Amino acid sequence: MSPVEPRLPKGMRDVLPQQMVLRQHVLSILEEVFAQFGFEPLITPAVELEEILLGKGGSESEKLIFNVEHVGGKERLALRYDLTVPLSRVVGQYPDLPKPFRRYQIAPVWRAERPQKGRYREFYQCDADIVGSASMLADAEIIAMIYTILRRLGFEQFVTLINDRKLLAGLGQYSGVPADQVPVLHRTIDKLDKIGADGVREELGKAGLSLPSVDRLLQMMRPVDGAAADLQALRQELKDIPSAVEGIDELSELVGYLPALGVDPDCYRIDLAMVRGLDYYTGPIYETVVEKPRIGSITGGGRFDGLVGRFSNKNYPATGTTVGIERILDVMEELQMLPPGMGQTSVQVLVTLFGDTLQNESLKLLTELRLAGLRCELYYSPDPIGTQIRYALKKGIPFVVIAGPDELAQGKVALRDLRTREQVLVERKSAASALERSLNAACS
RNA sequence: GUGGACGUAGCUCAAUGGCAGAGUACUGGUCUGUGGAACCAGGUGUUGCGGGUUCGAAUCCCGUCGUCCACCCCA
Repeated sequence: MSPVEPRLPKGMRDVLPQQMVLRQHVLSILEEVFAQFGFEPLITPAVELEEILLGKGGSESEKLIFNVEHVGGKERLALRYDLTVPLSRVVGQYPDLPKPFRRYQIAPVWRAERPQKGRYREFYQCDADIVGSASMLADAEIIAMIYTILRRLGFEQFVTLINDRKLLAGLGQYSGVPADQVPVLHRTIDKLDKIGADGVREELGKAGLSLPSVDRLLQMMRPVDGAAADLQALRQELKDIPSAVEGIDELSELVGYLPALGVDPDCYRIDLAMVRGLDYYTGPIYETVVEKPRIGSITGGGRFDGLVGRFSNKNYPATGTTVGIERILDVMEELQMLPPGMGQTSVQVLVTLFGDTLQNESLKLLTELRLAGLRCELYYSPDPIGTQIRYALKKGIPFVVIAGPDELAQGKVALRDLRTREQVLVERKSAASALERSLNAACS
C-alpha cells in the first residue's frame, strides 16, 4: 500500500522546531509588553456561530470566511477571521466586565484568501484593545505600546502613521465628492505613496472628480509632523467642516500625549493619506510601516466606536491594534535580527553516552542538570564521541557534557562549548552551575 | 475574484525534440575519546497530473492541480 502523500491545504503551513525558536521569542516579548501595559489575556473559540461573524466589514470580508461542517450539525458554524468581532461578542455577552476592558489575544485566524508572500490562510493575530473608553489617552497608549513592542524586538527604522476617520470624512466633504463616492476617494489616496500624486490625480479624474478639488486635496496630503502649528494651519484651512475639525482636535490631543509616554518623535507621523481598508473605524487610525525593506504594514488598528453595538443595547467606544506577527517574523528573518545567542534549537546541553556500565552515570547527570533547570537531551547509543559531537553540531546544541570513563574516574566531567571549541574539566557536582554560567555568558 | 512566471531526486538546480544528470541530504556497513568526517555499498526519478502533436516529448500545444509574484483586499 502506498503511503498517503503528505501535503498541506492551500495557504497553510507547518512551523518547524527550528523556526519556533524565533517565533516563541517574539511571542514572549509581545505578551510581556501587553501585560506591562495592563492588558489581560483572553481566549475565545476558533469556531463561532456564523451569524456572529457575518454582517461586518461589508460582503468583501464575508467571502473569505471558512465554514465549518460536521455530520448532523444543526448550527451554522464558521472559523473566525479576526479577533475583533469575537471581542465585541464577549463584551456584549458579559456586560459586567469592568470598563475599560483591556484584553490581548494571540490566536490563529482563518481567511480563504489567495495566498501570497506574508499572507496565509491561517495566521496568528496579536490584538490588544481597550473597550469602554472614548479617551484619546487610550489611543495614545496603544501607539506607545506598539512603539515599545517594536523597540523591544530590535526594530529601529519604523514609523507609525496616524490619521483620523473623521478628518478623512471631512476631506471628502471638502473635495466636494458625493457621499457614495467617498470610499473610492479614500481608497485612491491610500495609494498615494505607491502610485504618486500624478497617479492619484489620474485615477480620481477618471472617477469623475474635478481636477482643482483633487489638487487642493493633494496639496493637503503633505506630511504633517504633528507640531501644533502644523495642525493649527490645517484646522484653519478646514474650519468650515465640523467633522474635519473634530478629527484634527482628536489627533492633536492624541499626539500631545506621546512625548510623555516616551515615544520617539521619529517613530510616528500624521499622514493624511493613510486610510486603512476596514470601514468600521470611526476615529484615529494607525498603521506601522517598516522602512528598510518595504514590506508594508506590520501593525494596524484604530478606534471602532460602533462595533460592540452589534452585540449589545449599549454601545461601547473602543480602540486597539493588531500586531502582524507573521510579517514581523518575515522582516526579522530578512534583516537577520536574531538576538545574540539564539540558535536553531532550544536545547542547551547534550549529555553523552558511553558503554553500558556508564549509562546510569549519564542518566543521573542528566537528571541533575534538568533539576537545575537546564534543557537537556541524552544521546541514546554509545557511539564514538566524535559522532555524538557531530550530532550536537548538526542540531545546533551549544554544549556537550562528556561523561566518559576517564572523566568519571576522577569524579569529573568535561564541558565542551561547541561554539568556541573550548573544553573544561569540572567537578561532576558543579557541572550544572558551570554550565549555567557559560550559557548566561554566551547569551549576554 | 483578475493577470503573469514556474513545476525534474527529500532539498538546491543542470540537461534548448534524440539514452536522466551534479551538489547536498538520506539508508546500510567499517571506525570505542573530540568538529558539521572519510571510505565502501546503495533508493536517489511515473520529469506534478491528464490529454494532444511527433518515428521519438522533461523540452512544443491544450487542460488540470500546485507553488510563487502582481492586482483587489489585508496581517
